[in-house]
Amino acid sequence: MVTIKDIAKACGISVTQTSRALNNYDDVSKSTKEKVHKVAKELGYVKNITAQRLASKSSNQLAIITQGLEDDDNQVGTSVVFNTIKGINKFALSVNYEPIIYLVESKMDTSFYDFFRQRNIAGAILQGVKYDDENFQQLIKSDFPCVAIDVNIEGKNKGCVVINNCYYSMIAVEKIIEKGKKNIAMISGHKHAMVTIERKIGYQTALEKNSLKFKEELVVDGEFSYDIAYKKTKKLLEDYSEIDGIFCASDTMALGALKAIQESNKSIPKDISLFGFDGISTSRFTNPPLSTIQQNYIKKGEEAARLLYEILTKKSKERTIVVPCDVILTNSI
Amino acid sequence: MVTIKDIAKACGISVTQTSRALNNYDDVSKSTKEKVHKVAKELGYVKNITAQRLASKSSNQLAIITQGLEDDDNQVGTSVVFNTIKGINKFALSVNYEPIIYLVESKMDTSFYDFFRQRNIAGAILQGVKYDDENFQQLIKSDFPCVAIDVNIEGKNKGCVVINNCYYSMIAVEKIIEKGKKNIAMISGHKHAMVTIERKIGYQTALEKNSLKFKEELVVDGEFSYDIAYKKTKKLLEDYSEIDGIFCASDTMALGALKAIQESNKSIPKDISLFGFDGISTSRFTNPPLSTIQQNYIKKGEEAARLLYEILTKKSKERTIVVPCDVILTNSI
DNA sequence: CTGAAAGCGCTTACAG
DNA sequence: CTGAAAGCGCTTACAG
Repeated sequence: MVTIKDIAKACGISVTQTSRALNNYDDVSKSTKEKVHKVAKELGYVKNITAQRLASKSSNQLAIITQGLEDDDNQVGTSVVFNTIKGINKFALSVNYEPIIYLVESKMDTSFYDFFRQRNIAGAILQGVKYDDENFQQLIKSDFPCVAIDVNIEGKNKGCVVINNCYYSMIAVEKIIEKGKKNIAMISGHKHAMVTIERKIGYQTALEKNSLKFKEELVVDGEFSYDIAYKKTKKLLEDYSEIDGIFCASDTMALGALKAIQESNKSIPKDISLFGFDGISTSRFTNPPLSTIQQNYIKKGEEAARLLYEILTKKSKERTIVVPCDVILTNSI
Repeated sequence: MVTIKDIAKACGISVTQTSRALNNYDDVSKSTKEKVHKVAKELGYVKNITAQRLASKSSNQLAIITQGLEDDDNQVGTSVVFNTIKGINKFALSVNYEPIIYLVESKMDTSFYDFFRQRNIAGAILQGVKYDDENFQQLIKSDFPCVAIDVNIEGKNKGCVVINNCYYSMIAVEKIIEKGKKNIAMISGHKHAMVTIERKIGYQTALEKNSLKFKEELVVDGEFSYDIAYKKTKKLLEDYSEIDGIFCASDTMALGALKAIQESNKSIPKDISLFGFDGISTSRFTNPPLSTIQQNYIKKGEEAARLLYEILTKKSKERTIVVPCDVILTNSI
């Protein structure tokens, strides 16, 4: 392995100057720099980043933690997490940060916090984490720089990127109401999820604004699962024949609802209007395509990375970024 | 930062023994080990993996290179690359290797080979790489341990994980023929892609086996793109009204073909049978759902990681692993 | 079972 | 603009 020492020897200069030249410091003469770069190339030098990291104690590494992958039974929602990652990746590379992606499927034996410190990771972006996870709690109680997606966190060096779930859910339900529907059910997600709570508030608000009665029994928990949403919708349609619209807290669940509706021999949108949330890629290819709230995942990823970068470089304090969504209307309502 | 030195001092022993105790070497007395672990915990010691890597010169890091992400215009195919990554991730973690995921969207300024050496990465798994990419060529000409997915590579420390494209394409086309169709077109992918060539051979073989004439004009290049496949199919249907079946070299393209067929007021499967390839998640939700060759991406990822691991640990020589697919038949044919 | 010492390949005050 | 030297936090022959 060719080291900086070999270059120094070949150039007849010190290791110190060699290091400075390779890193393009400006207190090195032009001639030295040129010589060093030339010799480095000739010798086939490849810098040892591990050594560099240890010596400089600096880190340009940024972790992406992705959890909750097992929730997506039909994997139709992978585009969601993947696009977020792509957005993070894009911004990180543009500022010369190295994104390290961790897909957490089962319990980790090391806590996030220790894991990051072991590797000298500068900051982390968290996606799909369960709010009450102790690992997550330890992290957000620390000073470790973190940006969370879709969950509000506060504290030193913390930031978040969210969407306005209440608002867009309200819009979605109002769009159904505009079609003349009066008995609108909701397939919601895990009870404890922040996102679920907010989307349910939007649903409720829309009903109230339009003088429609909110009925708790018309809201069922589909657990963000295709299969569960399918079963729950089927039951719902059997029990309450008056239902003429369904708002789902995710597209994945809307796909399950779609199947249930079709099997009940009801037609969309005549008998039942169906509205999803998220804008996963599959939603454009169903029959009919789904009306949905299209999230801009790449943008969310980019914003998360930008915010983390700003926190790390002290360009900005911790804050919350709200990314807008698009309302997609199809003949599913 | 608490270091090994602090622990040594607190325990009244040498740094050497402390290191050995922390790593559970067996030439350390039980009492020393216990003491060291206890003190480490008390002091809140977190090992510095960067230092460990530099000192030991060993690496348990395995790179996952994913290219070609920009090909998927509707992102319906993200489940493909993501599931492969999940499979790799799963196996790697099970043998205590750390998978480092690199999403390559644009040109990298460093070659793969140098990039890996800079970071002391043990081996790499390549997915979606273009065979004629010079970066890729440099890598496979080196001794660097690599496993490629969907492309055959040979050489020292090389391996690959593939599927039998010819065979399954032949099966697909024969299934269409069994339905009595006689004028079967093909939407193929990039001309130079290995996968395209093999799938086309399968198509051709099926025709010949069934005494149907192969017509070059019925094979068009959809470039693995939804939009292009849509346009090409539309044109194809206008130009050759006799077409009664279409085999697509990918599901993403089949989705485009589906749209074109529907817009031509032809019915599936009566007028035209449609068969895809890959088994992306969206294909189950179209109307009708797509007949397709379902790849097991998670399995491919796992096998790739296992093979790389075996090459790295000298448990196995370089070789090719063929992963089977499932034939999914729906009323699209 | 234990420890002193060299070393991994860099960076960075410090002094000139 | 340059260099000698200490140091980053570990590991590992080697000698006992």
